[in-house]
Amino acid sequence: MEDIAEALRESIKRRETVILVGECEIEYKGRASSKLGRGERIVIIKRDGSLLVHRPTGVNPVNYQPESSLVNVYSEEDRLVIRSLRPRPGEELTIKVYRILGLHTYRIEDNAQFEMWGDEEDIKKAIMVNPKELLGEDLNPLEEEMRISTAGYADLILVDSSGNYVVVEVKRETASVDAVYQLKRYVDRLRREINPRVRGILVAQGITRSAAVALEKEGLEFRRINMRKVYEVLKGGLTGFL
Amino acid sequence: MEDIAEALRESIKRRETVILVGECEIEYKGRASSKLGRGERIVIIKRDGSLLVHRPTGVNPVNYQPESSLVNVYSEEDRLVIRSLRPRPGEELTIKVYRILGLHTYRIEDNAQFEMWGDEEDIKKAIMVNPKELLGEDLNPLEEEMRISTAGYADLILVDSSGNYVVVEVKRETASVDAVYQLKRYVDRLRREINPRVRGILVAQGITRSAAVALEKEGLEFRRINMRKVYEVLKGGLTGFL
DNA sequence: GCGTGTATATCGCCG
DNA sequence: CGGCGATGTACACGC
Repeated sequence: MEDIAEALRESIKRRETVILVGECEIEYKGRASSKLGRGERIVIIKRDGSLLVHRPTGVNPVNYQPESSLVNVYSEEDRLVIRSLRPRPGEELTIKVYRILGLHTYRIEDNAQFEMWGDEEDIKKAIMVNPKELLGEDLNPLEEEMRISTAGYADLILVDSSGNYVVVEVKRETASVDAVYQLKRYVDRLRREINPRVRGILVAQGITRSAAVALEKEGLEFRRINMRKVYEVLKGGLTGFL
Repeated sequence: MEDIAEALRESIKRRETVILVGECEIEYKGRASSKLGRGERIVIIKRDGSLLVHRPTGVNPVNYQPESSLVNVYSEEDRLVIRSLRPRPGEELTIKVYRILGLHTYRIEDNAQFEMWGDEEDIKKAIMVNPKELLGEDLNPLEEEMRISTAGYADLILVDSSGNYVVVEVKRETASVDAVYQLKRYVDRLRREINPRVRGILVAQGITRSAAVALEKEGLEFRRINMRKVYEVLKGGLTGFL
């Protein structure tokens, strides 16, 4: 095993991507603790120190360490030991490898940019560009991510045609009861500290039953968002400015 | 490429774990949309249909599909196409592979049980077993996960020596302002609907500055939890951790 | 299946 | 670095 340990150390030093498949036992100690008995898994060590252990099923790793962890490899009584230390918070992952089924190292390059569309940020942008189209009402955009003293941060602040402040809380998919009370917190605080004329609108693609009940009781409003309109407004908004 | 596509289809049919390293281009359409240009990545396909695409750095996959997705492989103009379809919500991931650096398939077995200690559930259990030791006060455990009409679910309900209901909200690490208002919601509702004699205690390893301010203002209490004490109280059912 | 809440969540932003 | 909120969150559990 020592020759394999040495080869692994070399690969890691050269900042290669290491893929090891084998029978192992795993222990984790840190913010929590975990133990996993013997079984066959895939271990991936990346050049930034991130480490993943994958079982034969499931999209999530059973154990892991994030980037900037320091990995150490050595042999011990006919087994290979991989130990990863994360400095802060202090966390330690130990993998004891009893049998190696495969060991692959790669020098891979990937400089492409990852582009995503359709997140909450896009919904907020579209509302601020064209409130009438997205919320069906003429509103004047005022501010984004406004700090409401100790209550948190309101997504959007606008002003309606009667001069009321309108606090908008955006959720990408289904708004839950939590979102209602988050919005209520901002509305209450603004009414008390700035101006009693404040409305609250929850914007999402859907709303749960209990959230709808709570919203009604608290005198807040809901607007269903149409992702196609978000897309069209952002596309049109770009060409409109150019 | 067609021979490789055929080999891959065979591996997937045999429910093997597939690890492919190569230069590819990725597109995702579903709840949101994403695009990733050419670059070298690791693609893992598991027997339950879960699929991962990892870049050379970072602990999280750049693209993925969870279990129960259906994967399809075919060749097209000298390139390999891997397409994964997730039925609900309807999501589609397409990987166009232009150059294969490595292709490894494994039949791995892993039946070990994963045991973890130190999550929020453990803190709650310890409090209910020995409130005096964990919270420094004689309390009588009453209920867990109690539904508070439409407000949500209170973690723990106990009764103090004066007969007051005590609502306990537990956070594993640092309690934020959100946790304070969550607790307040339960306390307010219980006072209004059941009995005005209700206290609220927030339990965590720490609390943020603004959460402490909000807590004070709302007349709620904070108790710092000691994970070592949690362990001591539960130790009967735990061996080998810590 | 929907609703609710946790996670070694991780990640990104901002002060 | 702490604090706060989003995530294609995933995942488990309850109804």
